[in-house]
Amino acid sequence: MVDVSVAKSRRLPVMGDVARLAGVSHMTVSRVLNEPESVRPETRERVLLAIKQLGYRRNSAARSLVTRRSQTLGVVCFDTTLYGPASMLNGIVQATEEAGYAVSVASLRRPTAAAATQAVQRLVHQSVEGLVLIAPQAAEAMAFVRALPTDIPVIAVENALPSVTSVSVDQVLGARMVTEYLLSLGHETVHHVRGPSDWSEANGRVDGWVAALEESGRMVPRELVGDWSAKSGYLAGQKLARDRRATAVFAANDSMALGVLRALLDAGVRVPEDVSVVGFDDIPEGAFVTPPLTTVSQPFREVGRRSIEFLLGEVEGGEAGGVSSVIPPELVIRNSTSSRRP
Amino acid sequence: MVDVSVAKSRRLPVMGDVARLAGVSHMTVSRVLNEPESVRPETRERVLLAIKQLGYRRNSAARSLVTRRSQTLGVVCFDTTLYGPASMLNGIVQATEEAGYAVSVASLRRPTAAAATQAVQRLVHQSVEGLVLIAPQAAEAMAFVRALPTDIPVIAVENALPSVTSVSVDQVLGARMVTEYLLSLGHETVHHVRGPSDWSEANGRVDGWVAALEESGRMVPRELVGDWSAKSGYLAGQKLARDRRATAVFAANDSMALGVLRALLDAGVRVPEDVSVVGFDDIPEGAFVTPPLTTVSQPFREVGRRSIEFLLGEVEGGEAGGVSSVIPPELVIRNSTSSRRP
DNA sequence: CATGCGTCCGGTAACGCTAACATACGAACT
DNA sequence: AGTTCGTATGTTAGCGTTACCGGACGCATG
Repeated sequence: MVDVSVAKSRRLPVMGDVARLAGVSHMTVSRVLNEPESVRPETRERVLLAIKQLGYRRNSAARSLVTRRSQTLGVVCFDTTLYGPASMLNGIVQATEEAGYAVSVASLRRPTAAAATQAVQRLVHQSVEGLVLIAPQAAEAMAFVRALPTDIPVIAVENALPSVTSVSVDQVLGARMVTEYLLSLGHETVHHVRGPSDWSEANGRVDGWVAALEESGRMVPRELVGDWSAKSGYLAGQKLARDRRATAVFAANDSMALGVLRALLDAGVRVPEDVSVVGFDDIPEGAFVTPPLTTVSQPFREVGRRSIEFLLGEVEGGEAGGVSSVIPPELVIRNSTSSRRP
Repeated sequence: MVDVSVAKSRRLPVMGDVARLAGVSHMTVSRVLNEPESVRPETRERVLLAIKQLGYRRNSAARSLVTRRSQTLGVVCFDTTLYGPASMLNGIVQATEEAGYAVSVASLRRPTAAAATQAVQRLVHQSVEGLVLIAPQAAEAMAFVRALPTDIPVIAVENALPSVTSVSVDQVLGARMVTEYLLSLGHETVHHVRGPSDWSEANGRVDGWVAALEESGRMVPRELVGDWSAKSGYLAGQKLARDRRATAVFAANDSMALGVLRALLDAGVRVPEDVSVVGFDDIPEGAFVTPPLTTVSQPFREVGRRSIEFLLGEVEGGEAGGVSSVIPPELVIRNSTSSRRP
């Protein structure tokens, strides 16, 4: 007689146990799991029932050992408490799950080459099938490229690396839209508080701002440099408050814009009556500060979706990448901006 | 003669290849990797050299198949664009990496029982060795408990589940500190804009607030309900602005506090001169809004560190959990609060 | 009635690694 | 000198799954 008892043994059930209970071979169990249509409905039901009875679950290690696939993607990210990166990570994770892959995350404590290399190595060791880099710093980008394994597909988000497929929001366009909008309100020129020069997003926003000003033949003021933090924005705002000719300020992200706002208000400058201020990112709080912040909204979810689509294309199709995809952002006009009064 | 050539074959090198090149058996290679001190230094060097030459990497699937360990922890989280959860996730990921484990993330799109169950299943399928639940909603908590596999250790962050080890910030204490501080400034009582009732953090903050008021024998005003968003804070703020007796407001997070702030200012109420406002979380922007926000700072990194410590204790030691650890937060006083003027 | 073919299922051999036991060898003991 | 022991390495047998091939059976065809 076949032993059908749900053994008290601590051992987890394996395919063989299911097979015995269902009165088939373990191969049939495997087939039920992998290509159900290839087994007779009646048999299939018996197997499915046995699986349920035993609480059987396929051993993923054994499976990936023989298939040579881990069904896992790796994500490398830096500071995920910033709104932008957090949203991006979220978008990536959700898109990956939808595609039926697991996602393994490696977080960099500090943006150094050593940390980046180590993170990539760690993920490769976990035999991820593809790598997503949420790496906005150009310096890091270089480090990544050096550490990159040539044999697994990589996609860069928000940072175009040489010869790496990338998906990003059009920072240049976003900055143009802001600048052109401010000019259209009658401002002579637009001042800019930029992000750190090793972040490609910061550079893209500078480029768009400069381009828009030059195309309109405006003076390009000296840019102020921040580090994305509200504090650095505050410092920049203090300088701007002293400059009577600064009537429009474009800060490279919302946090800095809030800092600028506060510095101006502290200095007795009214926003938007005296000076218009625009941010970038569209953080949720932006609509509820005083005054509500005009900003640029980025389609993070779409970026995540498209990244994973491309990456899995390479993983599954084997086609080499190199394509870059750029998604347009959207200008969100609120009350921190107004027409220049003569 | 032994074949030592770095074969052109697409096949990745395996232990046997390294062994052949180093002139040892594959077991010696395994030992060099797992217990280096047990092999003679001279032999070890030869093996290490061969590994480097071939670019060999151990196959993690094969390894975990035989060791029955995946060296992976699973994290279930909900909305990681909120500052609190994002910080928590970050703390968890970093602590996990430091412990030499990989971290697999499952994100819930919506906080439903079905989504929660599915996420846990997915992670269990990936054979994670332990589970971290960043699940602040009580409703979800219940769903989790039902879906929980009994055979792998689980730790809950920021939410005490029955019979599950948990680590959290002392929300009750934080709320007490805020309330007592406001009372000490001379306010008759403190109004509260609470978070959603299915979030345990929201309830903890309500409890602390009520306790502090009752101990001082103060009237407990009817609480207003928000959903963590600045918008809901704004709505609450509009109501509070109409209530002349409301001189101190404690919002359950910073985003709502910003909303309250803005509603009050829009209604011509001065902060902090007429009304004091306090938030919770200490978002980075809090120091740079107008006026800078008094709030409560939570030690997210410490929570992450301690969670992983506990979880790995269970994973590796096999000891059952059930212990709960509570970490005190810190009151950060800025300028959105001032003494009640008679 | 033999043959061919399609459908369904089983047997066996990997996949790359580690656990457990086996062996060789020199040093240290009686 | 023979025995014992410890150290360094090798041999073998799985871990649980899927790939691959082959066999049994039913049905249609010559």
